[in-house]
Amino acid sequence: MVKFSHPRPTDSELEILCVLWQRGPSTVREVHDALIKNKPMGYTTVLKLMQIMTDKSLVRRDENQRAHVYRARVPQQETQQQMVRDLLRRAFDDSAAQLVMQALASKKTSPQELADIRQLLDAFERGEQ
Amino acid sequence: MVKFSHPRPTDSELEILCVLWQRGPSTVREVHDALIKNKPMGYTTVLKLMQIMTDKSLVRRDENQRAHVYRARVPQQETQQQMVRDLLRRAFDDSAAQLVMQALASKKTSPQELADIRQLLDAFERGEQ
DNA sequence: TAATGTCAACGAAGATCTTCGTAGGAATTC
DNA sequence: GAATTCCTACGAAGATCTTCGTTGACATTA
Repeated sequence: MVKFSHPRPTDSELEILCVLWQRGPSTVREVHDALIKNKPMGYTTVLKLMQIMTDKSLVRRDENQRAHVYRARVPQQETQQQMVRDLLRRAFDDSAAQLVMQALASKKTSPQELADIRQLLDAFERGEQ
Repeated sequence: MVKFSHPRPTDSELEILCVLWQRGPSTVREVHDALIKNKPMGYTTVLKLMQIMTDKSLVRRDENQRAHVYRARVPQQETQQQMVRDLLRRAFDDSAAQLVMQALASKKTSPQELADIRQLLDAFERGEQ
């Protein structure tokens, strides 16, 4: 079964997508190797998840090699945007300012990062939307 | 069973918390009335969820009245911060700047809101750094 | 070529989340 | 006071998510 709209990825799916975004097209083995650096999980667990993600069209599978090669089918930015939009709607009543405030408060934000954000605002106000 | 650390609230739990934050202490009936304005759901569904949330210590229940009165046990800001922190870690490699960028890009942000965010940055750089 | 290792497929179990029906008790209404 | 309404408690079903064992095919190695 194939879905055409993407609900937000689950925690596990997102972890796998992150690996694919970072590494580029990868086999299950490679994704598994990357994931177990953070937390232990079985090979077939990752395999099964990636098979499910194929059904959901979150990834695309190239079956030309014996070890199938998977690649993310949704760009990282698009997924990030979707997740932020979702969080804005569900928890912040769509107030970006509120979200930014909590983002700044939620962790030590470096001066460098603050400067980056300022630049973003500048660019955004100039109309680069 | 009572948990002492709060994993992020589920979608349904968050909807209920939002009502409690907005209305203050409320009965199941009141929460249900508020929720069905957005989507249809049975009364006992809300009741059950709020009972579970009591077990999880997400809400506190006052049983003095026949219709028990529930109140949020976690402040809104704290929950928002937790959710942002969670999103930062899971999807943004802890980069607040990246998150802000996607927040701005993910929806039409009003000039007013941009100004608000600027003020936040000012306050943040002056004060709590 | 026999043994070993690697792979995808599949099924199923367990966890969590969501939903609601039913039961039984208390309050209100007729 | 009988009928109705409103409440909580409880159980259970269905959906989704996570996890892993087993199987059989294919490849590599001894």
